[in-house]
Formats: sequence, structure tokens, C-alpha cells
Amino acid sequence: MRRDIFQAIADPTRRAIIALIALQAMTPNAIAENFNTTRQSVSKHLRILTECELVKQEQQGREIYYSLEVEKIKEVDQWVSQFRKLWETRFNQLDDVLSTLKQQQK
Amino acid sequence: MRRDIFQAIADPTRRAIIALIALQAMTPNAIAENFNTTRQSVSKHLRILTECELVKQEQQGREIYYSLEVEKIKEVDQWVSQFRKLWETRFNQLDDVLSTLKQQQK
DNA sequence: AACTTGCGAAACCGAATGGTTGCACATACA
DNA sequence: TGTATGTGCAACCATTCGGTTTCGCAAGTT
Repeated sequence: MRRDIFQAIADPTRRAIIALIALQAMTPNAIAENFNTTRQSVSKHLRILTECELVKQEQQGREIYYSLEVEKIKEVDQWVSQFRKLWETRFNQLDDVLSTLKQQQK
Repeated sequence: MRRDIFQAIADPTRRAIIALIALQAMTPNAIAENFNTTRQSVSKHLRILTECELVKQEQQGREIYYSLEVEKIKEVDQWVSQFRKLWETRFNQLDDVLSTLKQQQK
């Protein structure tokens, strides 16, 4: 199933899961222990994160380790970058104003 | 009302609105013309965007001009940045592997 | 003063969301 | 083989979401 990454990171619990498994791969049970919710609920979140390829899984015996697909977050970074130049130019414009004022003081 | 910026940018129409008013301030009617939806629907989106301070409004007569509060997007940038170092170190690790292979070839 | 225009708010509706509970199944262990 | 453990999935439920329609109001226009 195709899924939107922005919709995936909209939920605060999912963002917490992402931050958690960014450091090390974890099983659903281990993840659920960190939240005030059931394992099945975490499992649903992991399914959504997997569907948009934000998370990859690796089976080990009867356990499944989930870890973050860091590269995927670049998609969010790319979206942000179109506005980054805006706040940079705004900064530059402020710079211009300041240097103009400085000129006038001379 | 307090609102989560990640929940605000989850909707594709809202992201389109953000991109639209990033360049110039626009009225709800003008914005709605760019989408296949009603003005009232756009108005609801603008309300959500305003609630999380992603958008500011300026009244001019009976028209209200909406424009982007670019600075607010830095919050998303900050969230991304915690993972940016991860994909940078991953790149460095790949670098290490490559240089090790090069060493062995000598 | 009557009419038009631009807008937000409220009421309503179908669809999606996030959570829980119960179940089925595979893997490990006695 | 029987039992415990780790997991995904389906069914169900209350809530939220995104959209439309209707309305009221303020600002212009005639």
C-alpha cells in the first residue's frame, strides 16, 4: 500500500517510535514498553511506518526487529528545503536593511 | 487553540496552500481558485494553519490576505535535523568502508 | 437604502484514524 | 507433544477529519 510520509509522521506516537528505533532495532514488545499503549497498537503504527518505507524489519526466530530507514526522512528534508531559501533570503534582506542603516549613519 | 504543526502539514491540500502563499499573500477566494474545492473548505484549512501559527492574516477592507510564517517551518527542520546526523554518519561509515577497500587493494 | 461581494461559523455527513479485544499462527521450550 | 511466547490480523468502537451546504455579518457599490 502506498502511503504519504507526512501523514505517517503526523502522529506523535509514531514520531516517538521513529526516534526510538533510530538508535537501535527493536521488537514491537520492547517498543510498546516505552509507551502507555498495547503491543497491537504499536504494531499498527509499525505497519503504517513500513507501508511508507520509513521502517524496515528483520526477522530473527520468532522476534521481528524494526529499525529506521533514515534515508526516507530526506523526503521531509527536501520539502523543508524549498522554504529554507525563503528564510535565508529574509535574513539577507534584514542584513541589507542593517547595512543600509549603517551607511546612513556615516 | 493549540495545534501540532506535523498534523497541519499532513494534509496534501494544506501543503499546497502553504507553497502557494509562500510566494505572495493571497485571499481565501484566490487560493480556492487554485484547487478543486470550495472557498469554505480552504477557509477551514487556513484556520488550522493559523491555529498552529504557520500562517498570518492581514485584513484589507473586506478582504483578508493570508501569508506564510516561514519561520514556523523551522520546527520541522529541527525535527529532521536529529536524523540528519544519522544519515551523515552513515555516509561516513560508507566512506570508511571504501577507504578500507582501497587500502586492501594496495 | 438596497444590492453585491468576501468572509467565517455552524450543522451535517461519509470516511479515515487510533485504540482495544479476541483470535490464529509460527517459533521456542519443557 | 504440550505449553509459553512473540507476532500480525480482523472486528469493533469512539473520535477526528475533510468536505459541502446554509447562514449571518461586515464592507463596498449602486
